[in-house]
Amino acid sequence: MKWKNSTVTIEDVAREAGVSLSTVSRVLNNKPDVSEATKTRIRQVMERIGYSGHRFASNLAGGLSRTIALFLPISESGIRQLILDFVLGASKSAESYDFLINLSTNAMTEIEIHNTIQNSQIDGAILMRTKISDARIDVLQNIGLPFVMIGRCKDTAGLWYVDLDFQRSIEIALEHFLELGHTHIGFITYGKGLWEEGYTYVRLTNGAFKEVCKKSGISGFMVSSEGNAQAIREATERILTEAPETTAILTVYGEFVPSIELALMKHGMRIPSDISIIAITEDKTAHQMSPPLTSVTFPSEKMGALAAKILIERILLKSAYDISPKQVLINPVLVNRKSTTRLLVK
Amino acid sequence: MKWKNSTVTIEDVAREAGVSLSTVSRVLNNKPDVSEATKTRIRQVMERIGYSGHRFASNLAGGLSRTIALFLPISESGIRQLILDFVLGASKSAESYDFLINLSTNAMTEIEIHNTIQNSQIDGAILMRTKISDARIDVLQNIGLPFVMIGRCKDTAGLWYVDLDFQRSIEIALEHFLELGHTHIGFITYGKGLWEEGYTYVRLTNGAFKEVCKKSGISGFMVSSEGNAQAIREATERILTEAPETTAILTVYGEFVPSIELALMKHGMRIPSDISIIAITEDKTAHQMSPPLTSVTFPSEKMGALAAKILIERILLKSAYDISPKQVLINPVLVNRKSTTRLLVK
DNA sequence: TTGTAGGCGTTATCAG
DNA sequence: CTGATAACGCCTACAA
Repeated sequence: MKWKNSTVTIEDVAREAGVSLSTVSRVLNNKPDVSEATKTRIRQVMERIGYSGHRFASNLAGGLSRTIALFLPISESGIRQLILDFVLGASKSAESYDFLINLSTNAMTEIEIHNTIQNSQIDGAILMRTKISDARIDVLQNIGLPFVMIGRCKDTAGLWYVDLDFQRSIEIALEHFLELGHTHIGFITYGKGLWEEGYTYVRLTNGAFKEVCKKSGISGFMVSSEGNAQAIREATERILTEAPETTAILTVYGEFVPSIELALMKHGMRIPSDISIIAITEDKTAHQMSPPLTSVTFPSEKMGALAAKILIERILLKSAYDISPKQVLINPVLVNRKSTTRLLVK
Repeated sequence: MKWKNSTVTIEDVAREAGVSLSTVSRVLNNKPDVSEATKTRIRQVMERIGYSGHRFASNLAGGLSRTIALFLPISESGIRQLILDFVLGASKSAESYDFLINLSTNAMTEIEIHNTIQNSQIDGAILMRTKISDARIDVLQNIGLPFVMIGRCKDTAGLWYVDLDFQRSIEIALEHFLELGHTHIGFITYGKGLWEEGYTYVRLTNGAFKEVCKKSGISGFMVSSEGNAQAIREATERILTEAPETTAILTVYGEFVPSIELALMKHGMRIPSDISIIAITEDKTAHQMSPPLTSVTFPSEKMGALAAKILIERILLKSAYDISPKQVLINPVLVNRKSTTRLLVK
């Protein structure tokens, strides 16, 4: 198949439809004051001659660039699986609005962010890996660029975000354990150490765990681990040796489980007969484990998609500055599968 | 800190430096015919008043958009870890050239690709998840957009790519096993079944495995698996039950190993005392396993970066059409760690 | 309801 | 070596 090399412009559309440029532009931007008749006629022409717009020109002339930035700081640690889920979700969603995604992975000093925005011509941004106190937020607010966070910072007043209700996640997981009779519970959380609370969810999960344990008389043992196989095994080992009465383990990522299980097997322990496990993870992942994991839902791809969706819809509603911030806290649900069981009285 | 809201344009630079727009534009684009003196003066002014360019305007006027597309078709299967490595590598590299990355994850019919390119204003593209016969390639060639593949299609004449030399990877892995005395070798490869050879690397690895086995008198047992924990365990089970003499396993991804190990432990087998393992994987991953994996290097992040690098350098060299295609085949290296050992004669 | 003119920030083509 | 000037494709007043 051979493609015409020349771009189809609104001028072509206008000529073909027998109207002026501005009229075409109006229907393009859904402005009022265009008769239904011409509107449909123009749309048909666009369809026929294959008009597909030029976002750069549009943006130059004062319109939208239909492009959002995805700020994704790289770091060695970080759960790759989860990150890709967010990215793919956001990308898919953006495409459905005919928006483009600009991936930005640099370290980003304030000035760099400013320049990026200035010369990237973006309409908004998604912040990934949001930290409790995140320098990017001030900058974005100063510039006045609409943005939504995946995750949360400390003071979210006036900010937009999509996040999982991590406190609730911990609560329902522990409630489930309690119902099954487990009172000695290990918790493998994320981080280089328990003091590493740069991420809000780490602080929230750790805090919630401690709190629920205290309130419910659970004997909890918490250990931090990075995302690699070796670290997870060591974390599990620590639970087994330092809190040998443990009968249930809660962990923040389904992907950790094979490594956890490995450490357990070394001690001759099976899931769930000897030890029960709950993971906070994507259903898909939980489902594909063996045994299938009892899990608290963490719909990461959907969350990425949602972040893009609310951002773009905000951008599209240009009368924007009195929009109240949309803060989406995903309500976690426990799905009972095969990795947990009632504690047998010995 | 407060930022000026107005954009700094080349006009500002020109006025400030006491020259015309065109002169500024010339130094911006490294054109000849500008005296060293004015060149440095202009550069200083740009630095001082914080000029950072407007890629959209530049592109409109006939310059580069300094943006490349990253075509990443989503599918349920596919090793997320690996994919993110490619993406991050490419992104990092692009940023070092002041290029932007546009993520494109839709399914992409020919027309969609064409439209995407037309209205995205990109200078080039990286193709991820390249298939043996990949519809995107024809389209891109027709349009005349420079692109480089990560992976390979069938007929690579005239095409640019970055790929691992998978045949060699298999060879050196099996050679290593042979040296250690292993002659009954299992191979866990990727795919829904052995007939699923849509990806070149699957065909290459599977083919190479068969060939080397035949030539070297290895008794090989090959089994395909998708990337999830459950599937990998089942694949391992099959090897253990259907080819119980197996003393060594070769697999294409380090991330598979915890699940493989789990299946082995169920049969009371340890790595490496009972069974040796080699994975084709990123050094980092191999290093973080327990025991650290003997691996064939698969520098995925570096490959993504390299793809972006050669693409962008090609774009920057505008006298481009007599450039001979750059085809990079990464030479795999075996790194001996702790997951392989000499076969003891019983 | 529709058309006209000016401009967005940059590059390319000409003249000087 | 340097400076005007006309595009690039689109949007937004303002005019009709």
